[in-house]
Amino acid sequence: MKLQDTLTNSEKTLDTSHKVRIYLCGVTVYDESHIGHARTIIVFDVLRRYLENRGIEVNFIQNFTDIDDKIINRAKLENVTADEISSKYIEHYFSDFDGLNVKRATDYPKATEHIKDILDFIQKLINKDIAYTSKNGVYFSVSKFPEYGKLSKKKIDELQSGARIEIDETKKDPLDFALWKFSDVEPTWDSPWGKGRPGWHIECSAMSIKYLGENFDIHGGGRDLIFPHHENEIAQSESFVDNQFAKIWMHVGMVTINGEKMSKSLGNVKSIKYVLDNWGSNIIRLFCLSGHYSKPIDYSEELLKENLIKWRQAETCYYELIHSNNEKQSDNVISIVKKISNDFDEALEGDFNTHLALSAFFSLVKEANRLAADENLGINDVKTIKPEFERMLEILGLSIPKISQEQKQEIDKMIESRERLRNEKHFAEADKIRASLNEMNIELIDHKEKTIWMKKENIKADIWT
RNA sequence: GGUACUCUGGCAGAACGGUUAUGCGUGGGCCUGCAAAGCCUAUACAAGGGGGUUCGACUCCCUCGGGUACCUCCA
Repeated sequence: MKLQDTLTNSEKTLDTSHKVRIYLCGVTVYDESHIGHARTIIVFDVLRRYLENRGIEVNFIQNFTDIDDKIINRAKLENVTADEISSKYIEHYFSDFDGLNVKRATDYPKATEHIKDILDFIQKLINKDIAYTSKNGVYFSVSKFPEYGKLSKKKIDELQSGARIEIDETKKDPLDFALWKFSDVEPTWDSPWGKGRPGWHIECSAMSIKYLGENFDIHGGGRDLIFPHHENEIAQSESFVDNQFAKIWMHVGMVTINGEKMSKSLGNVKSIKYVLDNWGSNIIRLFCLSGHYSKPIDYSEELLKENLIKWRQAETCYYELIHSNNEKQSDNVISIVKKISNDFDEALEGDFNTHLALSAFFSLVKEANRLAADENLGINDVKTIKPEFERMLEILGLSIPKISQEQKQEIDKMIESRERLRNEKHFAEADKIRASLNEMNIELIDHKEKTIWMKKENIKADIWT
């Protein structure tokens, strides 16, 4: 598989001959997660699902940054402890992302549970004379890492002249960043240099190397993390291990809202809770995968609506597949499905082009629906199409809502009565039954020889769009 | 101001130095008791502006312009 690497600005081949090790920078847990977080995490979720589907083992680590100024400030504001804030938002994180059908990572290490590793990490940097202690904390000396700026393509002297850097006289160089911050404000931990807490970037370096070892396969996150977060991680980590930190740097583009930046000051932040509530996980996932991961995507109701229409087609396809009962068989279904399946895989192999993979998925949907429309979808074709359809659903993380056996029987009974009434030309009565099924979100599809039903996913936004 | 990314038809979005992308939308049709769903079919002077390289550029180069992100809060 080829992936765009931010560091070398070129496509790199992912080595899948062994277990693939991925580290994804997760969230700082001080507030609700939003659609931007969702996109990044869904992209990595699908990457992981795809690799696993190919039989490749994946060690997928995603951290929680649970100690940070923002958490402390929030705690102060709400008059609770930092731990209460982070625990609360970790809980919300899981409810949001379970709702989005994101598979749980192999592990979710937390900064506060790895203080020892962080301290060891810092000590080694001090020993190597790459970090130093000053009045306010322990700092990484950027001048000791000549390659600083290589990820973000920034020049050190240009950064130094940047007007927005606040001059801190206690640092040797304005670019030096904190590994450890001295503080008396709880929570704090003891360290050989003084009581305090870790700086922002150090936890990812310490935890990724601890869980994945040196030179792991993919390090990812949102584009906005390239600088300073990932730049600093590289500086720390490569000073620490004297080896390449990560093989491929994979960055996911931002989500804009109607062309504007999503920000609290603009009041246009779309929380996962909100989008999930209105659109459901399938539509959100389709939306998040509708563009190439490295490019920005724009959130708009119009685009979500487009994905809703597509999702309805996929639902129809599913119910056509499970209700097929005729013996007909079309000649070239096997070769068509094989080609579509290939297209799907090739799209993902080639820089993880989820948009192209989606078009392959929808051409499979179309193929099945076309056969069904012509009354030609036989059970032998279903044997070919359904496993592939389900494989794609699994990789994309899409799911058809389940329906109980009792409900199925009830529906079948209602359809039977309606059939009887239709045969007797009591259409008004028959239509009443159809209407009451519609109210249960059951859609009837009248084929020539039989009537089948589908359970439409209940999507709030469907009504107001 | 600097750096990176980006600019394709009403919208979304690919590939490719020379061939219809595709999807949504829109028009028409099929199916139906009527619908719905689905299917079929038609539909686009498309390439941000201007130069250049080339037999030929959406694709390569230059330039101008727009957008987004980052420049120690950020997925």
